[in-house]
Amino acid sequence: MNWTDERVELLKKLWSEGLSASQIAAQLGGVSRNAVIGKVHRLKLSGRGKTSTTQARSKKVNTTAASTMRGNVQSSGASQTMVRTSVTKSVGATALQAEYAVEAVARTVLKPAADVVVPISRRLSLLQLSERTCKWPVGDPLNEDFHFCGNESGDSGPYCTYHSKLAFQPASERRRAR
DNA sequence: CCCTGATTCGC
DNA sequence: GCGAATCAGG
Repeated sequence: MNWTDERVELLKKLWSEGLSASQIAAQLGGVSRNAVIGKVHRLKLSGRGKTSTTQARSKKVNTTAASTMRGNVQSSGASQTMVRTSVTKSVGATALQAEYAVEAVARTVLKPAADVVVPISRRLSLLQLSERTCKWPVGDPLNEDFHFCGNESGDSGPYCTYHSKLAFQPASERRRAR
């Protein structure tokens, strides 16, 4: 793969948004994180701008959680709604964590399944999966937003504890998994 | 062990 | 210019 204008543009964009080199490499495909880092340096983009107080952003969510939710309802029998913060993607190494911050809002429509813990997906791309990351697919493979759960899977299998349960459940009993 | 970016240096 | 190998660090 060579650095076409298009790929360079995407690189610049993602880098400025705070994604790590490995994640950008996964997005671009065909290149290693080292290649990305090398390119970033050659382009002299190393210093990602910001001096922002990145961290503080992910915590002001719960207040308006209900209104900003865009997450998804899920989990068998459970009646929880996951709210993914729509934190503005931006600068800083911690932006990603903020982006993935999740807020659980308790709701009771049906009987809550006390033992069901809704996982916080790390939303890894295919190339980011490793031996111990949950490989539960989320979304449409043909869609840009397609990703994998990515949570800790342990040595026991390909899925995290939560998705392991779903994986071995009759499809008819599954609800939306993410 | 997982991950991060930075640097070096042969190609 | 490119990126694998390596380094230093969390």
